Amino acid sequence: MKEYKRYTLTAALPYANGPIHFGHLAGVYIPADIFARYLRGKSLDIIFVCGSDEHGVPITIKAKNEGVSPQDVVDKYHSLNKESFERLGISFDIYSRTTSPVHYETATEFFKTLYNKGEFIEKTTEQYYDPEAEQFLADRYITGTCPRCGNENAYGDQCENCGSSLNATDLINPQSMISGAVPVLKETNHWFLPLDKYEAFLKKWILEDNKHWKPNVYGQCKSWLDGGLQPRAVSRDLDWGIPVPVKGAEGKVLYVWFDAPIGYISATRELTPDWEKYWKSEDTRLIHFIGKDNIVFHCIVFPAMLNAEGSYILPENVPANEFLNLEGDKLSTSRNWAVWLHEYLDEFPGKQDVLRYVLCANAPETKDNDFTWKDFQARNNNELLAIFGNFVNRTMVLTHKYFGGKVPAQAELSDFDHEVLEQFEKSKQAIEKSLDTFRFREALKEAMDLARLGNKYLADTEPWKIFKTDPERVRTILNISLQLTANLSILFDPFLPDTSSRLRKMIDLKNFSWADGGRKDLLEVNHLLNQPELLFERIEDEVIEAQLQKLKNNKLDNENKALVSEPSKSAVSFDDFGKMDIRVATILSAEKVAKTKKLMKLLVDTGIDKRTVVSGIAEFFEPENLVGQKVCILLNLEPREIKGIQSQGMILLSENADGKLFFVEPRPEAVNGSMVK
RNA sequence: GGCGAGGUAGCUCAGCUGGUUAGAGCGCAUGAUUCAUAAUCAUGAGGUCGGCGGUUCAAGCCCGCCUCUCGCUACCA
Repeated sequence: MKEYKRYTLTAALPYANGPIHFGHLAGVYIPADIFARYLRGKSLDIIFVCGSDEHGVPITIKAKNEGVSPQDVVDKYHSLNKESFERLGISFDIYSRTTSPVHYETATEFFKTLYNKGEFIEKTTEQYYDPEAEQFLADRYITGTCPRCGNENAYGDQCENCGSSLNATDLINPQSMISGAVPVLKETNHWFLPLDKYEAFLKKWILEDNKHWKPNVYGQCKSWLDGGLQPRAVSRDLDWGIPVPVKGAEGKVLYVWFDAPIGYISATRELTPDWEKYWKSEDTRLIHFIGKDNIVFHCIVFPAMLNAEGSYILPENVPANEFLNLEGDKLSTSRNWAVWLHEYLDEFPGKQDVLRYVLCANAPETKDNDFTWKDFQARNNNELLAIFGNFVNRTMVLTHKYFGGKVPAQAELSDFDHEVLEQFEKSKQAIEKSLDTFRFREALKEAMDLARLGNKYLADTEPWKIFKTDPERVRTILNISLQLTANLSILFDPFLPDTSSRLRKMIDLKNFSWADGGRKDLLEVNHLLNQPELLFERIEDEVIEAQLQKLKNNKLDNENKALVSEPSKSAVSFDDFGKMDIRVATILSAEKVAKTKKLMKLLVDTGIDKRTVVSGIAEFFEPENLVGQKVCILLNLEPREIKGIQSQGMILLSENADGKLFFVEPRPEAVNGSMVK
């Protein structure tokens, strides 16, 4: 590999509309921090930057819902998350935020550079505008009736009832959420980054020059590149964000995806006046730690921006992780199905390293993984405590018991002694090899295996049995056990910084660095050890039960919420109702529409004719079970072509909270063609 | 449906460019041990490597088809 003089590590900027949960940690912050600590331990020139991502529409909506200002929202979560990271021992050199003045300056300059180079294209489009509030409306700020399912409380970007994604202009009876006014379409112009223009460059850079990226990252990029890239708007009509620094762009701000990654650069500027060498020097290795949801931004969009700007380096690697599930279910902030970091830190004081250990050992490096509290307990009790903590304690207790806490001298060494001593360096190298390739789970296991060897060493040499007959031998054994202990305090340091530091205090080891790992003489003869204390404590079943109960309660709350029915729609006249021609009909034949997941092509006998209807029911019904099914059909709905098939009418179905569909089924005696009224 | 990633012991995962009886940790069983937070150490049971077919002297690994999970995407009158 190329020789690098310095490292710039970034961890995804957490969005400041909520707290950090375990998924963020396992996927991004714990691996990033381990890597940062490891490199620092090697005395390399590194910076590790992060910060809060504080712009964008979701924050303005949250603020509105809570009756506070967007600044209040981001202030709250910025300080909560900053503090949580610190308590967990995430060693950012700086944790900044995208509302900082430096960031405004950086992002503005960045935009201006691209603007002046003519890298943007300008387009005029029609968007909804609230005449009362005198502002353009983000899609999320518009409600109306969903054209698909008739839900009256659909948002401009998505209907939460039927799950379909919408354009605000699709909504029937649109309404501004700000003033309640009926929005009007108004022309507005925006700047776009023509990603398609950088396609050739990106293809070469990723597909040819970066074959070493992780398969999930590489594959995802390939998929996007093969699909073709589209110009992406870099500005929005919004009052929360960084103003577009162009004349005549009043009321427009930089789109959050554009300003957020620049936050890495701003954070670096804030950190050091020497920031440029970390971003513009070819001998700097830039690494982005992110989750898989962020791959496209960090591998395609941001590099395109950096490339267009011209003076920046590109990431050398983007070791994105997959997702962490919780007790078998996907994490969900809105459903409150998550374990929140700040709550964990409060409920498990002093156990930040346990969390670091468990989430690293079970990190979703190659595929989605599951976090369970039972596994958390098992890893604490059977690995941290039983293997690591126990070995250290045995060694310490024996040394105090036999030699008053002073490091005894080695005498003649057996083959096994040599073997154990040699293993120090081997373990260190194995850990390095794994960390260098972002295999954090494997690296951690290597470290734990050294503690394992320690236990085996004691079990095989049995110093407690031979102390009376052969104290010389016991001196050797404990000296080696102590050297091993000292190595553990160094090799575990990137993973478990708090534990390692407590361990070093216990054995009074100072002035160490990663380079000292592997040494066989870390503790001098007669060096006085402090009193042993336990590194880990057992986690009892009750504690785990309590956590599971807490999750169960969350789930129950959610289910109760889901049972709430939609409020009734506004009144319609009898005439309006009478316009609808709903009839009894029978399905004559059914087949799945090729190349779709949900669509079923139905031939129905309506009593007056036989017609074709396309319906989105294929996920719930088998074609053979549909023949003979009596249904209600809306006959006079305007025909529409779907996947090349003319659909003439709509079958009426009811939908449960979980999305399951049921036919509105007439009695068997009802004949085809009879009116439903 | 398209694209991407995955499907290996009860659980969580390794298996690099195809090469002898497929590995680890946890869990389980048996034995040893008592310095240690009922911790440790040894041994063992347990796998048609998602399914079928193909290439090859040889396939968990390569190719084709199918199937399941996750993500992106299309479709929902």
